[in-house]
Amino acid sequence: MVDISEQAITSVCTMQIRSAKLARKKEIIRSGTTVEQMVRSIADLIITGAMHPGERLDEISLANRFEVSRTPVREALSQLCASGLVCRQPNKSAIVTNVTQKHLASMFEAMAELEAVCARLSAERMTVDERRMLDAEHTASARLVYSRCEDEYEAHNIEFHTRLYRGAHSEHLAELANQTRARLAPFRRAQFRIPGRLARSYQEHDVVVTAILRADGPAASLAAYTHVSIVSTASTVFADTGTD
Amino acid sequence: MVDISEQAITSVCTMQIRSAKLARKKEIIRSGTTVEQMVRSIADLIITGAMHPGERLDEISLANRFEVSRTPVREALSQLCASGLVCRQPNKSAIVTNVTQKHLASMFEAMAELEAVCARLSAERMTVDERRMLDAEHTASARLVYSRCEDEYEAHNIEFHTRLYRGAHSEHLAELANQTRARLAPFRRAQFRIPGRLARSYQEHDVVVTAILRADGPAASLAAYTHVSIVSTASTVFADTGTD
DNA sequence: ATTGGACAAACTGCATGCACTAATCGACAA
DNA sequence: TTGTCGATTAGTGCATGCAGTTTGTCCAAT
Repeated sequence: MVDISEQAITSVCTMQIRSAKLARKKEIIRSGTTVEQMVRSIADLIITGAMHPGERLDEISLANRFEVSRTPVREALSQLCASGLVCRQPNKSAIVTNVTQKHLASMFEAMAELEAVCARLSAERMTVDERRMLDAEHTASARLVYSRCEDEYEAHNIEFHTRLYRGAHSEHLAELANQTRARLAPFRRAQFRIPGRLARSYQEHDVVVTAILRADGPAASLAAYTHVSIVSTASTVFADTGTD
Repeated sequence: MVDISEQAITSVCTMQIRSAKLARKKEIIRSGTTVEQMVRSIADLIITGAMHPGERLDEISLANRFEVSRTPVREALSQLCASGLVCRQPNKSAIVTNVTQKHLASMFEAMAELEAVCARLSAERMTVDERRMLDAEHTASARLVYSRCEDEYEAHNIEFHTRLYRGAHSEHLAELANQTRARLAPFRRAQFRIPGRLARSYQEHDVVVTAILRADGPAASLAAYTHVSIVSTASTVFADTGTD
């Protein structure tokens, strides 16, 4: 089963890259895109579970699969290594990083702490405009809950959290939060498919927003921490059944 | 003036790489070291101020300077980009990242928040052994203060903070802390040369340790936050005069 | 049967070359 | 004089080739 899906996904990715190459070869190459696409494709292979932790990512095979040379493959692997999805050792093949349940838990914990800090600082520091925008976005997303638009809500969700990070007015903190968030993405992907999760997510957001609008730092902090913790348990359930 | 120092440093780095290459060419190549050395060398160029923010890092010049081909240079730049020291855009030269005073402040703030979280969790979670080791190390470092051993104390200081990160028993949190710490290293380098800083650092550590041994999370958190904040102001003073 | 070593195949690390992009400079026109 | 439009040069992105290393396999010796 794994092999089949792997091949299927591989061919899909190859097609994407290939068509992109053909289409843009004489148009808007805007190069660098090749590597970027490869990063996404390989990341998807890992995220979707087509490649298992510990599996070798040898450069030649990947180069053949994606119909590019080894150079961009190497660069892509470098970036994936930096982002933590794969591991590299000198003179050895890159391998898909093992994410133990324990490590996953620690990532969610770090995420919760980061969001808590961001929420607190947001409550203290957001400008009037930022508060208004946060509130507006949040209110606007209510209808997505009732119409069960998981994908749209997901987009809104990202926007919401990004506003939280920016609102702390601490560039580096936002960077750490975004980075951790990206690294958790694979394990959080399907959380909104849990029945009722959408509505509860909205309610949790509501508590955070209310606290921030009141400039109540501690309350915002606690609400954000709780929110992420719930996402954590909701997601690890999926991680268990989905990837293992 | 810039050009002179740049050339001087360049030749030094080139020599390092060159001699390394010659020495290891037939011995213990342990490859991957080439790129790693380049990363350090270029990072040093940036950290020491030999290259100014916004300055171009063109691959060919670097390849010539270090007497290697462009391939490892590109990989080194990739890694430096991932670590945040340089920025890259498609089809443009990599440039030294601008670290504004504001961004620097945000990094220190993030560091303070991270350490605060780690200290709190350490107070709550450290095993008996970890507490004992932390205390022992801290107590042992007292004599370094009186004998004014800045370098040794610096080494101890790193060990102390690393124990704090590990003590939180959250792998990813420790990773974030270490990463941020590494990124701040250039700006914190000379803090212990401020008269009396050593003794005060020890006292601040003492407050943290005491709180952790008492399993008093909030106190540990506050103490760690305060400690980093003080380091921040002590260091930015140097950043102002040293790098600008 | 098991273990040790040697050989072979596969793969990584780096160098070099080519195609395409971007930027700078000069020329021409307004 | 200035603004705009080519052309040339410098530099990036990717492909390919070679050297060195690792790993897997096979044979021999214990």
